[in-house]
Amino acid sequence: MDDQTRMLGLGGGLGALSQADVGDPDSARKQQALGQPQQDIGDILQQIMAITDESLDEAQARKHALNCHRMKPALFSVLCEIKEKTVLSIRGVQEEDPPDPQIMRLDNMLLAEGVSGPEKGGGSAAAAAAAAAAGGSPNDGSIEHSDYRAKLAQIRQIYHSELEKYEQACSEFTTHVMNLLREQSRTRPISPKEIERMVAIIHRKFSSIQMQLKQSTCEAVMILRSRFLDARRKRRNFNKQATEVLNEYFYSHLSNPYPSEEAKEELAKKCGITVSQVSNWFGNKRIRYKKNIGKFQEEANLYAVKTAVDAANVSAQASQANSPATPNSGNPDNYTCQCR
DNA sequence: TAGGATGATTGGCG
DNA sequence: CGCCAATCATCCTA
Repeated sequence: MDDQTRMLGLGGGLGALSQADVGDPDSARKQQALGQPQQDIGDILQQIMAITDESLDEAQARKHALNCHRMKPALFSVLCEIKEKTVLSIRGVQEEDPPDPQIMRLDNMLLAEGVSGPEKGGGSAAAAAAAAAAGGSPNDGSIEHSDYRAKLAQIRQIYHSELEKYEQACSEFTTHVMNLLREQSRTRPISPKEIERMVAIIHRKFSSIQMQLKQSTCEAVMILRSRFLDARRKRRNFNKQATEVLNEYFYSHLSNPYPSEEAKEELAKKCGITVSQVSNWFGNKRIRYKKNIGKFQEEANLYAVKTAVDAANVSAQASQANSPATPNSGNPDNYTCQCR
């Protein structure tokens, strides 16, 4: 009860005000009623009810008068008593509920997709991973990647602006209600705890709206992602030069067609593809070669000649004066023996 | 347009 | 984690 009295600023002085100060047109009647508490309270209540029929100015004046009425503390304590009884029954019903698992899930999802949380240098991990795997030609991959990023950024922006709007509306509404309650606490008993509870109720309401926003944002990201992932499967054959480079390496290392990480990087650079694409290519090539060596015989011979000629050219350039190099001399992995 | 070629994905294994 | 094997999805050509 202490805080209520504090809130009211009732530090005395109510009794010091005369009816004349109040400027009440019914003062004469009330004057008669002084000393009769029951009638006084009835009077006050009547005046409270009458406030709704009055103009704003009149109502303000009446409110002030009521606040200063000498019977105010008595009425207030009665209200407090009534409230105490009713509030007790309410208490315990509204427990502090744990954080909503649904909203937590959505939060995690948005965070993982890079929609919420700190802006990562140009997009989500998902985008980066998808871009790395985005195959075909590197050009198309980058276009899809930037497309994805742009769309994700758009979603992100909308999400944040909407979230901001909600938060602003929530805080505005909360402040408004708090002010209203504080104002009302002058005439009826409202504890800070109750204000807190009211604020919590408002926040719960707003968080349910926020959940809807998060849900629809998640849906948007999922749709975008599925579209992007579908597009990822749209492959393009590597260009001729890239295939040639890969085949050259493959057939010149036929006894051990497993390029090291460095070799893969080198090949990727040469072909303008990613390292994982190089790995895919070698994986596919090894298995398909093994399955049907006969079918690849011609191709193998072709690249054998090619590498032999290249090697010959290199050695000829290196030492023109020396004896000419024999075919395949520069190639430690002579595939021809493998193919028979 | 059918069917082969080819790049990517997936699940299992060591 | 890298690789294999099977499979998918798309491209390409006759």
